[in-house]
Amino acid sequence: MTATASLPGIADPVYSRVRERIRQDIFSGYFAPGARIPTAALGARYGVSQMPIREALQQLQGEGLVTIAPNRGASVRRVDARFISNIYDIRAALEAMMVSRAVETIGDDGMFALYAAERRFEEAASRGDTGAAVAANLEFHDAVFPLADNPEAVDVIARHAELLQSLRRRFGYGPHRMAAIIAEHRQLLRAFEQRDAAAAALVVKTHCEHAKRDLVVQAGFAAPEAEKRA
Amino acid sequence: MTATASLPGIADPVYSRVRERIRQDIFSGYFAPGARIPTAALGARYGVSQMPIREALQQLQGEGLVTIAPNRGASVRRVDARFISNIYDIRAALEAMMVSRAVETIGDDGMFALYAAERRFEEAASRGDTGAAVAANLEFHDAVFPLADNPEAVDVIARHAELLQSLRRRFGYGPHRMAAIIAEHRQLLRAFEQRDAAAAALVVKTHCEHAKRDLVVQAGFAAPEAEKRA
DNA sequence: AAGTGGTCTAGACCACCTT
DNA sequence: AGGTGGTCTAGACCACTTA
Repeated sequence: MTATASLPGIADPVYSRVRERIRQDIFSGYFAPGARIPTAALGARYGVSQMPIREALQQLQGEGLVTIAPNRGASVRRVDARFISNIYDIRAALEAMMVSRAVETIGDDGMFALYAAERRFEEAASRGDTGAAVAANLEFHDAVFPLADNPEAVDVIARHAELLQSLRRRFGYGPHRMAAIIAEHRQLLRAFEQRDAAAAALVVKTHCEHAKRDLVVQAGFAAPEAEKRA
Repeated sequence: MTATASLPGIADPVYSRVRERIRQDIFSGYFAPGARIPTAALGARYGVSQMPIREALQQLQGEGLVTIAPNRGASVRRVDARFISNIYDIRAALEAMMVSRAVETIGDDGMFALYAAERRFEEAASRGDTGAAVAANLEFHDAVFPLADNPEAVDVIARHAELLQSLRRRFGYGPHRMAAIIAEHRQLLRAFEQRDAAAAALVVKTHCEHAKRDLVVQAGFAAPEAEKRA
């Protein structure tokens, strides 16, 4: 028996570690959206050959994080208001579907996890700790989605949400968004308590719609004129 | 200017052509679901080195067609009843979302394309030509989805639908399915005529639900006991 | 007309499975 | 222990873009 731990990630193939490294470099802003990702430079930066880097990039293309053009290589996926809108529309549709299922299958332990995540989110929000709030928000969602028993849908959301999360980390939430999120989460909790699948689905859809608008504004793709348009 | 045609696919890189070749070999049944895909054998079969094959496989993994395990290589994605169900649930959610949009944006030309595709589908169905029916069915969907102006959602559906299409080609439709599809399509056309987004969304959801059940039965994952269960 | 950078090949390395 | 097959490296090739 070897001494290598069973922990994943430390003994993974090079292309796998490189993939995570590139992902990190994209999220940290080292590679900005739209920027080329030259394999030779990455080979020097990471200390490996070009082929595992190419493989990592192919995988990241599958996740939608980068785009690859024949004979022109990889670039970080460009994000604009339309892309953000489309991704949030996908999330709204899938999360509504999953929440409807989760309402019917959730048990006491699931409800407990939901309450705990929500409490952590509200604490982070009251401290103004955006990083902790984003984390707790993810935790909240991660407590709901597995209950729908549709890992493929969870995967689709996770892949597309990555770019949005990096934007969220960079730009944060709008001034009134935190309070709105708390209110919307509590609405969702109430729908769960009452086992009201339709209400939960509706809450999630409006939740995503509001999150979309807030992120578009925060990322600077649109003026906040919609706040008081009447 | 070169003499190379602007047609894509003929002058693409090797990994791109290999990717389509593998896709073909999966759909044709040369690689059955769950089967290993050895790179060395493919190198001999396609006459290329192993690396472009690896890249093609990484891309196909991104599409969900194959799975890659570290140090164990690629295998064709295994499909079971639960996977089929999950994919159809994703399709139902996304297609309902997109159809709701399409109802609001469709014009006369779009309606014309819809009628034409439906007519071709019904002709193929009356001839009992399953292959032409599958093609016309795709055509019908392709006439609707672009109207939603959400290429990311179209992409998600297309990627996941590929495996289902191959199953459909292999196993065909159930005895009463053709007539039901025609009825459901006509319901959808009526919803489009009346610009009723909610009705269209509902039709699409039940359409996907029925298609799911039929495919699960046709693929041999479940007995057709649900036909008369009351 | 070089130069840049993506793409491909051949072979060596190494992890895992079989005898 | 040996074999099978996935993984990685170094270098050559070639498409596209600079001047």
